[in-house]
Amino acid sequence: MKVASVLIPLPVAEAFDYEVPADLALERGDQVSVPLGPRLIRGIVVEVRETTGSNRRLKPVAALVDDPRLPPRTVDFVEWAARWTLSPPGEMAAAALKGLRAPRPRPERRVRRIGEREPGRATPARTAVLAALAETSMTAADLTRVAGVSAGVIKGLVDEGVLETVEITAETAFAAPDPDHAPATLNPDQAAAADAIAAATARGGFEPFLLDGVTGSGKTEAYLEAVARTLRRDPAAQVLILLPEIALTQDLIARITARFGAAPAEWHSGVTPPRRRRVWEAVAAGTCPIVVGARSALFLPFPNLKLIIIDEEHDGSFKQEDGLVYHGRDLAVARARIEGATVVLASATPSLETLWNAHGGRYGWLKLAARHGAAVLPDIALLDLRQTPPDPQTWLSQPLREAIGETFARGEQTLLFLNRRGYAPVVLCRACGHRLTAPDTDSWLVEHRYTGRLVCHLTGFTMARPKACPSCGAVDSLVAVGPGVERVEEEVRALFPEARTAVFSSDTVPDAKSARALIQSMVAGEIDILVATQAAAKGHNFPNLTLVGVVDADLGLRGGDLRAAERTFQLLTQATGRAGRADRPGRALLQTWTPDHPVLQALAAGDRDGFVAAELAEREAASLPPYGRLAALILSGENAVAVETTAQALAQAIPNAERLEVYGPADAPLGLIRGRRRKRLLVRADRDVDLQGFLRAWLARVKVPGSVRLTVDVDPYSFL
DNA sequence: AGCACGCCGACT
DNA sequence: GTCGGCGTGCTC
Repeated sequence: MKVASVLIPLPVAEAFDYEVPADLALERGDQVSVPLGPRLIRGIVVEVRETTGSNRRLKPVAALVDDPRLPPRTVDFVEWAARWTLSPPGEMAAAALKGLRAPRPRPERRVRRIGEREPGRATPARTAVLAALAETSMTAADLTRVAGVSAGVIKGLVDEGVLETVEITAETAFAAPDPDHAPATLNPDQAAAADAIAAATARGGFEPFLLDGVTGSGKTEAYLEAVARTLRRDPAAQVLILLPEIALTQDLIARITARFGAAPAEWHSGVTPPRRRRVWEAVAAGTCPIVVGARSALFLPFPNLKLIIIDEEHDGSFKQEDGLVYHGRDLAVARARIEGATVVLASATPSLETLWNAHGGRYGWLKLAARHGAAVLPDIALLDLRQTPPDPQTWLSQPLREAIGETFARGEQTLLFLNRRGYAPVVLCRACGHRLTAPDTDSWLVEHRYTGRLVCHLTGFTMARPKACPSCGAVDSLVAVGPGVERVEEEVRALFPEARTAVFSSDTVPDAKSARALIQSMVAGEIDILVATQAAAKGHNFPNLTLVGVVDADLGLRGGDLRAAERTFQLLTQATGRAGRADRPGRALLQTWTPDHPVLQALAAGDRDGFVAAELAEREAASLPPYGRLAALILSGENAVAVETTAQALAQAIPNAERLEVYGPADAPLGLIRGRRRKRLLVRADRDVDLQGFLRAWLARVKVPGSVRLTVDVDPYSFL
């Protein structure tokens, strides 16, 4: 008798075994329907073997599902990713089946002409029908609309034998990209990068690259040329381009369509289920050469993946933290290794890990210099707020105000950068000192003046601004503390009443369409001073922008987060990179209370290498990533006692291990969210320690009650 | 994830 | 005396 191990889309630790009926030939990757308790669910076969002992009675596989088999390497990847992230393998497998939610599209009944046959009598209605069907076929319903005739006319022609009805399944193939459709002219750096990448895809085998070039150096053209060469050599090759955010996909799809004369497939959470099914099936069939997608596209069933490109590889959005916890960039590199594919990590501000890999020779390093005529980096100067503090209740120092005034007087644009949404980040009571928070949550309520409400950015809770303090009842005692973008804009309007101002944040610009509209009006010169969060820091070039003011350059450096300095450096580099162009160099002014901070010194000197060397030295001294590895365990639950007890039980059960330490348990930085108490433990290990093995052994010793949720975050990015 | 089993309050 | 609340546990 044969037994199949099947991954079930449930949070269970292992595959379930089923008997294989004698008439069913199963293989790894097959999709099957299996009984689970009283119901049937879909699973993926990972192993078929001849049974040895007969220890327990197995239920039989119910049926082979009529959907394509997952390619073996896709299954390898799913299993590897589950082991790496300590996730239930079946849930990882479910991520690979996300495209199959919608039912298979039903074949359409269409009418078309039979040869050149003419109707016996040619009425105007009949002529219109035949004209509409000259080149194509369509459904009877469409035809009545297009030809403007009644259904009876069509039926008459079918009965007469002039038209016929056929069943057609919607086309699953995507238009083939033409590598020679509209090639870009590359500079020598770009050509060298494209050569190196295309040579790697031609050789085959796993090969990683860092594509390192400032904004405007033409990274996209370079990697699209590598895609073109790869497809020209091997038309069956498949390419995956990952982006950190859905908002960036439309622009890239437009560029790919222009370059290749055919639109790529698009994959992210915003794509409708029927469309997803179509993409999934085309990818599995190998008829879809280019996919542009968000991190979930990593789980598509590519049979012939030759090249993965991770654009904006430093972007924190690649880290998924709800449900499955994984880093899209790291898993993409792993998928490339499993597929034997080339992988390109592209960024103007690469992550420290990636730079470390490039420095160490583990990644090929492709450097692009700024193109002739492209923006030159602006002069960056630090404004020491200890010397020129802003007036009370204002946030722009005198030198920054003057710079804005001069820029405005010249008819040029200013971007004021502050990575804080809303009007004020904290509302407190002057009478009792109480800080307003969302109910059962430790996160402060943020005042939003545009909407007149207080908002919790963590839970989404909103309320009208109360008249009286909810804690002590004092009336009219609540004050807004600190600046958000709305408040800075208010200050700017008071200073420059004749200037046209706007705010760019996820509140004023909730979707891609309104973002494009605001960017358009900025480019068209309809805005003089734009106050923006990080939503505007990347990806856009404003030719008439010559001044970038960073309102609080210290913001990201507080809080002792491992990656605070790195993120601040990246964000400020991107933000200051918005200013200037060749004939009109811009400048960037960074307001800071700590001008001696190494990050700000490196920024002011334009010295990325210096910053990276200093930051890597600090990480090495502390054996932190990339020199060591981290994992976080987060316990949460409504029952605070149960959470505490479980945390203690975990602490008691730590296995002995060398070159590895466990910190905690401690209250998580946000110890209470929506009434759930949160505790965390942090593991640090040397690089060559089997961190996952340690975690597995540890967790096997502790029973976590159902009321407590345990999240394991291997290689954590956020420390909340 | 479903779905059952299992002990303590308001109803015919 | 029963119907039912959702806490706990299992599903090959």
